[in-house]
Parts: sequence; structure tokens; C-alpha cells
Amino acid sequence: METYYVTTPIYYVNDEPHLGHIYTTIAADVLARHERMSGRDVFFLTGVDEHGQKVQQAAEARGITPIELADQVVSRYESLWPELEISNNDFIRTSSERHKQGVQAMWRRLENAGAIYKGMYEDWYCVPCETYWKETQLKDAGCLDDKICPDCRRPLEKVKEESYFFRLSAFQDRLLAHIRDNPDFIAPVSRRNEVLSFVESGLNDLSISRTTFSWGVPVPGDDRHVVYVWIDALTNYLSALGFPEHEVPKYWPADVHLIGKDILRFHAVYWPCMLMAAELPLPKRIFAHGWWTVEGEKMSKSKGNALRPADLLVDYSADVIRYFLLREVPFGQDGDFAADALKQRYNTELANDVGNLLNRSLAMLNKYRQGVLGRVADEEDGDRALIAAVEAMQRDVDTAINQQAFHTALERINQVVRLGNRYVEDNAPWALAKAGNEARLDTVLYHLVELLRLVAVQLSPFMPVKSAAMLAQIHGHAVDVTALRLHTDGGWGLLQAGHQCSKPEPTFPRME
RNA sequence: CGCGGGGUGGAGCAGUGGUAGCUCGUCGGGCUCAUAACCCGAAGGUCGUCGGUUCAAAUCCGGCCCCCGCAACCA
Repeated sequence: METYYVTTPIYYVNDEPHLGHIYTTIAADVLARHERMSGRDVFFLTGVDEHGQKVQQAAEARGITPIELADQVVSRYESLWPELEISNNDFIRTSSERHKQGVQAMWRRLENAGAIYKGMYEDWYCVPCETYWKETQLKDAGCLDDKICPDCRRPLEKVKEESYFFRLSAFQDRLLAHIRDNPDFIAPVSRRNEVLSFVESGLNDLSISRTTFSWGVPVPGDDRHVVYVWIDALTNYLSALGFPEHEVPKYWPADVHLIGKDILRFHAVYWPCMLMAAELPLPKRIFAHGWWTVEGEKMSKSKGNALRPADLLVDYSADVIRYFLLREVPFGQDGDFAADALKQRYNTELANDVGNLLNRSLAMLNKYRQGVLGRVADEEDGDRALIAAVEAMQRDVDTAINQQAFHTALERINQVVRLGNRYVEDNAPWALAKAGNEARLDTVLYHLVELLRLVAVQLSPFMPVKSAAMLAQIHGHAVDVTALRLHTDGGWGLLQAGHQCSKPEPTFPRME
């Protein structure tokens, strides 16, 4: 079976889960569910990044060990994902033994390839602020000449420490060629251009070890050094699959790494170069999505307006959050999370259009036919157009999702729902019933229910719970949406004459 | 400084040479199966700005104005 591997970043445990984390993870989940439904053997990975100086310091400040701090945050994530219907196959922690093995194996591979050398890392350090500054940062802040701290304006100290370096510069040309030869490697295009211009401007070798803190993976053969967090973190995508026991694990290379735009450089530059050095296949695609503001304001810890997923789940069901996040904003662009916007999306698209179409269709089926589907008589042009529209929608949804164009996929589904509502008006089943046109009434009701069934199937990766509720009414019994397969459940005409549907019950009650 | 993206009816977007389109909102009408839902229609834009190319430009070229991203290990 064809495999499909999708990942989220591993989230840094220094931070509580917020809207951004669930956004990436929900998007990855939709991809995973869609691909499973399409018949692929899917591996969907998420996890946490536990190492680094920040975590070590935060733990010290609270008087606990780093792993205790990590455990606390990890438990939040692990309880959050099921609440959001996240169907990840694995959850990787960088503190785990399997991951450490992976990182050290990666290090040795880079070393054996001659891509690592020992040198001196030079930086500027502000003792009072406990902050490191790079020369470029000082230059931008206009502090390079005076050698003062951009924050507190006090003198900086030059620090030198022994460090291992990765020969990033050696891979510049190969990386450029790869990006140019693979237009889909980095998405969206604007991000691809950014990376291209960054790489073209020249890559410097990368310091990949630290001696200033200890919370990390020891460098093999030199445990005074800890492996730089990004070498550590990026390797999770392989260690979770069983690297190094499996040199090129099943599922590798990843079909898509979903990331936020903030970590584009690490994924689109450092990671491919590492893999080239290690002579491992590169991921097929890296998609950097945008950021959310909340009610028009930038999310920030200092403002304290970061949306907490647990609070959101009090107000909205997981499916509604999932739908809104992926429908409101084209994936890749920035967006705004506003309660009014969510309510409007919900009421117009889910309650009025989808929910009401299901409700009115099943209501008529029950009123005129005791909920039993009849035989399809001669099809008219309008019927054939309806079927063609559904089938075109299915193809377009698949195409859109394969490009991570979630909002386009949902828009196409909505178009078919609107067509369904128009079909009701055009055919006026109530008039057919009154006129005693039984054959035509059966045909029209059948087309409506079958349209709704296929809409629910296509919606199931986005809203697994709501889709299951829709399908339960259509099928007359509970449906396991994770068992749906497009090759068996995705075709027109699955429901047979004599099939009993349930009585309607609003799936998307209006928000007031 | 540089590189890149963008400025289209109230809002959000599509539209790379030939009557300016979609969703939401607003207004009017229709229907009555339905979650005061659905369907139809209308109003509303001189497509940032100035100039150029062309029979013809939102769409190509040049100047200018404005917004945003890449430089801060927050998705």
C-alpha cells in the first residue's frame, strides 16, 4: 500500500499549547484522515521538543528538574489532542531514549561524512541580561560600533567557546538546485522565494553544539557538548520512525512537513542539508502556514491574549474549531480569529446551508415516504448535472487537499451544498407530493440524500464527529468515519431503494 | 539599503489584454419541505496613484505613495 507521512513540528515545552499549535496539528490531522480515506497507509506524527537552555532555566526557576517541567507540559498536549479529534499515530518526545539514539546516530553520520568539524564559536554576551547577541543583530540595532547591548545599552562581553560546526556552506549549491528542480518542495510560493533568496545570499556553517547548558543530547564522544537544539529537534522526524535501527525507515521520506512560518529556515535549509550530508532522502514537501491574530490583535504572552485551546473548547466543539480554522483563511496566509467571524461562518455555511439541507431533505423523506428511499426513475438533466457536480467536487477536493488548500476544498464542498439547496427549489418535492407524482418525488429525494451522504464523506476529515452524526441519520445507524474508504464509500449510488433513513435531527443548530 | 508579496464595490477574496466575478453583509421579491432556514433579483467598485504601450489594460511597461514578509529558536 502506498504510504503517506505527515508531521507537525515538535512543540517546545517551554510554552503552553495555544491556537497556533492546534492549527498546525488540526491541518495535519485533516491530511492524515483524508489520505487514510483515500486508501493510503498513513503515519501522522506530532510530539514535543523538550531540550534547550530555556527549558533548563525555566525549570530551575520553578525549582524542578527539566524533565519534570517537560512532563507537565506533555500531559497537557497528550490530553488536548484527543479532545480535538487528533488521530496521530505516534507522539515523539525528544527526551526519549529512542530519540536520543536517533540524534546520536545522525550526528555520527554527519561526522563520518566529514560534515562536522570543531571550531570556536564567537558571540557577544550581555551579562546583566543573560542574552547572547549575534553581530548581525547588533548591526541592525546600531550597536555594533559601541559594542553595547541593544536592550539595556550596557557594554557587551565577547565570548568564545569551543563548538562543533556543520558544513552548511558545502551544501548551498545542491540545495539551490534541489529547490529549483522541485517547485513543490517549499510552499507557499512566497516562502519558497524567501528561502531561495536567503540561500542565494550565501550559507554560513552552523554551530551545532553548546557547552553552556546540559539539558540536551550529549555529543557522541565528547559529552562536554550538547547537540544544538535544531539538530536535535529536526531528527525527530526520523527517530520516531525507528531510525537508526531502520536506516531509511518505512514512511520516509515525509510527504509533507507542516510548519509555522517562523521555523521555515530550519526546515527548508538546515534539515535538507543535514539529510544530504547524511545521504538520506529529502522530504517531498514543506508547507509553512501563516499566523493568527485574535480579534485583530497579535497574540503575545505579555499581552496574555493567546487563545487557550481548553477555553475555546468550552465555547465550541472541536469540529467547529477545526472547520473555522481551515475555512476562514487560505492555508499559508495570516488570519484573524474573531468570535463574530466564527459565528457567521458557522451559521451561514454549517447551520443554514449544510445542516438545513440535511434536515429539510430527511424531513421530506420522512413526511412523504416514512424515511424510506424509493427507486430512481428516469433521470432528468438537472439530476445528471447534480451528480456531475458532486463528482467534480470530489476530484477538486482531493486536488485541493493534496496542495494543502483546505479552504478551497471546503469552498468546493459548500458549492455543492448550495447546489443541493437550489435543486430542492427547482424540483419542489412538496409540489410533487401534492400532485401525486410519486416516481419523480422518489427520484428527487434519492438524489438529495445521496448528495448529502457524499458531502458528509468529504467533510469527515475536517469534522469527524459532525460527519458521523450526519451519516448516522442518512444510514439509520452509527457510522465509523475512520473506516470510510473512497473506493467503496465515495461513489454515487451506494444507497439502495428500500433503504431506511432516520428522522432528522439538527446537526448544526444555529448559534444565537 | 536590499530581496520578495500586496493595494479590486461595506468586509474578505478571485480575476495576467477584449462587456469586473465570488462569499458574507444590505435592500426587495418568491416559496413553505426545513434550524425565521432555502431560492431569485437589486443596489454598491472610474480595480492605490501618475504616465506610457495597444484598436482594447485591473490585467503589459515605467515613476511615485502606502501596507506586509525575510533580519528576533513564540504555529
